[in-house]
Amino acid sequence: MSRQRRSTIRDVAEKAGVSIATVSKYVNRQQSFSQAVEDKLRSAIADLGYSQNPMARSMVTGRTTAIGLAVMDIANPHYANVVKGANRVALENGYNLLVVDMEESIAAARPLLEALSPRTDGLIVSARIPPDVVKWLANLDKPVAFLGQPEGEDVLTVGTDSVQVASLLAQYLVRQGFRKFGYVGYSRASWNIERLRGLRDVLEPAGLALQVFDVDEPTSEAGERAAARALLRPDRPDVIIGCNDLVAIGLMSEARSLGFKVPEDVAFAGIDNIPTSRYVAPPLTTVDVCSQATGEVVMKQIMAMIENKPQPENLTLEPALIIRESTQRIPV
Amino acid sequence: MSRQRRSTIRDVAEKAGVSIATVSKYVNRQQSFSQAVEDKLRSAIADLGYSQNPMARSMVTGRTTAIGLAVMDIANPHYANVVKGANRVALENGYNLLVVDMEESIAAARPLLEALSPRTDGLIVSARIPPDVVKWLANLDKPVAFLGQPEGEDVLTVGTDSVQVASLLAQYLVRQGFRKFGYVGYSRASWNIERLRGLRDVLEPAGLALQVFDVDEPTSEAGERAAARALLRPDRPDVIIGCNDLVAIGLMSEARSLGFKVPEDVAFAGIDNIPTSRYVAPPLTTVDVCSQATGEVVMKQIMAMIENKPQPENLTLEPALIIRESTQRIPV
DNA sequence: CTGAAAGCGCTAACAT
DNA sequence: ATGTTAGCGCTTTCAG
Repeated sequence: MSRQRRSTIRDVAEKAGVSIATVSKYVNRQQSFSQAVEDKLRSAIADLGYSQNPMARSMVTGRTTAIGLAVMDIANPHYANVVKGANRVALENGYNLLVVDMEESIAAARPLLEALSPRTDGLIVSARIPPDVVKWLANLDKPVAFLGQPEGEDVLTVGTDSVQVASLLAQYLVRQGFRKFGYVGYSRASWNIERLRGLRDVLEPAGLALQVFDVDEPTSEAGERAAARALLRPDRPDVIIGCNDLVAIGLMSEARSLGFKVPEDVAFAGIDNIPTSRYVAPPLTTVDVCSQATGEVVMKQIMAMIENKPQPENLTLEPALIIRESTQRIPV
Repeated sequence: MSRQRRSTIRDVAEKAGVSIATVSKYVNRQQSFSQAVEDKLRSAIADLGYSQNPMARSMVTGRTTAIGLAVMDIANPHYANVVKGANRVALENGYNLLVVDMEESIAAARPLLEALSPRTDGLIVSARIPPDVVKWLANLDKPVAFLGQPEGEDVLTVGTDSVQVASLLAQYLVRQGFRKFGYVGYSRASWNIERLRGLRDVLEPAGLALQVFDVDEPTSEAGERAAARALLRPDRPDVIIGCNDLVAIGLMSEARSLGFKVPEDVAFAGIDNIPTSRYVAPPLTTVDVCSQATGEVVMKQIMAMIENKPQPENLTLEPALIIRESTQRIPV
């Protein structure tokens, strides 16, 4: 492996016999050139394999043409799809999307974002970070948007309304004839209270019971671990809602291992509509939270802010109920 | 939102009444200071909310303390887990991992990597990129490692041996008594021929048939679309291997929709051992390719190269057969 | 222990 | 159309 020094604008200028300013203008297509200069430049650049150093460029322009996206857990397909959406839009518009994974550790958020921020023109950040970091972000010298609503801060937010998402699901389940509800939440997430409220808004007026459980991480493994707690009890729920599909899938799987028939003995539903929710057994009823569209919309919003263009209106996306077999019980 | 200018080392120096060199040394903990200076510096930095601009720093040091990871498709849980592994190790060692998604588009690889490369001290790249880009990467002035073996280039590679992975699976399936094999490959991936060869190495000596099909993208949706082609034919295979779990899951799902009993009528197996392979119906037999460990190992390797430290030895990971119900047929 | 000054690779006035 | 020059924010000799 040849560890040759990367060639600079000065190398090109020298080889082509012009000034570095000319090279800069050529590389940035800022004007036209005499045929002679253009030819020399083209071949010098090709010979040297020169390409701009975006960092040096950024130092003077103050722009990076990169946008940062910090997610809680890239292994969660919901976030992976947000990334997909944001990435596509970014690339189409000449931006690079730089993704960092916060590993569900809110403690690590601050240093990660401090490192990411100066490398970007704008930031997209998962909502579940500490208030002081949110405040720091809000005072940053660049546009910031959040995926979900951070606690008690009035900041730019893109996504579905968590209350609405939960209500939508609860309404359907009530219609299906379920009477004893369980919710396995993730209390550390900012959206958890909202989802709970969405459920209660529907269940309390109807006089229906809601038992609440909690997992320590929003994963299928945690869902599996929580299943026994929710199921092996006299007042066992007849439907259990996972705070997201991952958790619901784990719950459902363990329920079957425990000998329960799904949905006959106990039904399950999730939230997110991750791709695999279709393929589990039985296919999981869930609410589509428009993961990819969220990424697209938040990216457009950030770009508009960077470029001082008129900004998109609708930052709240409409969730959609996805009915599958995991809740298809013949009503009693 | 206050769009105040980010404060610089000069602001801190002025406020603390010292030179910028002193601030720099303080921030980088390069020596000790008089109590007076230390106090002034601490409070000035706190007041101003100063933090270093890593780009400016990189300009002079030539180091970024960031490592780039370019994956084909972040929505593929295999890659998501590689990211997890790499990210954890990076963070533990004071590096930042910058992830970019190439969206399964090899055409976009070059510009993406050109933008990413100068922002990093080293690069980790999915193998499936064009030879000229591989060559360009190999001549870069920084360490590069590949996830898998790029076509015909002798470069640093981390991961499992695709031939071995496929052979391992085939051997087990032969032992299980399967006789007519199907493989649904993804011919655009560099590992496809190797996986095919691994299968043939086992099947041909045993005189067993292998029908080969192809998908145009390595996803569950593509697997679903391919299912009919592989199943609705007189010489239908009794076991079908998907080139990865995603494809296998799609195949299996569609097979069941088509009325086949799995594994009684036709069995399925995948490759990767993505988390959801456990939760589909029936649970999918697969080969663990150590996704997370791959990320960890490749990260350690890159760091060692950057820091000129002795490098890890084993860059080839040992795959493990994961036997689940999708192939558990009572042998004929 | 502290500071002055050079310069990383590049762009953006401002000349010519 | 092309060149000169002053920095962007920072680190790093080198002096003091």
